[in-house]
Amino acid sequence: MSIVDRKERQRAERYDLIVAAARDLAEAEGWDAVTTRRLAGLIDYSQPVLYSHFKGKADIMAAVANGGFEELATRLRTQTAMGTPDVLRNVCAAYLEFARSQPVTYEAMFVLPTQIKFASADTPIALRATFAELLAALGPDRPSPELLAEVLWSALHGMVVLVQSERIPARGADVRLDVLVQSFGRQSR
Amino acid sequence: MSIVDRKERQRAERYDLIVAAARDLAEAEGWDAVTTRRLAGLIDYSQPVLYSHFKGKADIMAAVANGGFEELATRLRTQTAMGTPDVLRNVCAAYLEFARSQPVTYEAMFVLPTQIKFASADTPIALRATFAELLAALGPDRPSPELLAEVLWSALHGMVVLVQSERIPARGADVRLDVLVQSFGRQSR
DNA sequence: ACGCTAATCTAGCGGCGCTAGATATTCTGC
DNA sequence: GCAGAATATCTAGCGCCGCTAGATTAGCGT
Repeated sequence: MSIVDRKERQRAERYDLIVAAARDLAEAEGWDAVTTRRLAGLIDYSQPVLYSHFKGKADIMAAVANGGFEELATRLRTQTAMGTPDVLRNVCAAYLEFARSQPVTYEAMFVLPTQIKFASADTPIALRATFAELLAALGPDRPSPELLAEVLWSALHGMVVLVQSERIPARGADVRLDVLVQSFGRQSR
Repeated sequence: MSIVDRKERQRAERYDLIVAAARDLAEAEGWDAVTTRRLAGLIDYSQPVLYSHFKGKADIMAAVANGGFEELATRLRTQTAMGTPDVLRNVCAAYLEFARSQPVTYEAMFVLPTQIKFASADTPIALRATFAELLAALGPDRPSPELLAEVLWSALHGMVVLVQSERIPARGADVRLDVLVQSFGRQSR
């Protein structure tokens, strides 16, 4: 079976190569610059090879997004695991930092049209985990915790995209984070 | 001068016709369906005519967005003008309702790449007005009011786009609004 | 009525996502 | 070792996109 194994391994490597090339090119020049022709050129294969791995360009972007879900969940978990009193602030900061450091991956995850199901039966585990971290960061004994987490997520997401699209100035991002955390923190101060 | 006048008037009418056709087609089938060829067909002119009015497709979308800024500002102003005690909630509700009723106009305004300057010297008046209404709805004597308004806007925007892209369920929108208003309202309750 | 300008159209460029059919490569059985 | 089958890959092309140059038409002033 070792020949078949090797083939499968090589295929998997090429799969990863494509996803990495797509992510890197997107981070460098934006998703519009990621065309199937350029991508094929980067991996030294012809266009149709891409379609033996992926259903289409959207599928490649979804693969990049999935990698992002993993990393984001990990980053957030690191913060909640620390268990410091200002978990909420740290988790929010980690979310914003992820978006800042990998804007186009973030875009693939949360902005561009996607067929990835959210809050559904076949939602990627990492994506569920991300939401769970937000939920946890808000602390126990909250009224309608899911909805609260959704609103928190909305605020974080809004800040990310409005700053990225230069509709809100980048300046003041840290103060906005303070404001947000104050608003969503327990009001028993 | 009346001949020139008539020509200018007809040109202006055709301009409006194009913008309306673009908006209607987008509302019906999404922005991807708005191609210069289809648009030209809808107004019974050939493609190049579009380019005598607009620099390109992005410019047409910007025109649709500008119309949206006017309407949104008007809608929000109506709420603040009423001066009821729960202005904040009403303004937020009006914002969400605008986005719900004209999703693709909203998309052109706040999601798609734009060359419209926000918070700049040549920001459209209606856009400034919109932000001013949010600011006013939060009430006086707030610490860092601009930043607070930016965070509120972020939360509203996040809710809009995450629901529209089906990343957050449409269900519970009203409760989320309650949560948001509670969080951003004066905590002197 | 006619020449000229301005308005409009026809036709086409390069690039896009994607795919059918041809070609090259690798494996299998003798 | 080698023919033929199966698989992997490529070449070439389809229909679409945004956009534009150059030909053509229409309508004005004289």
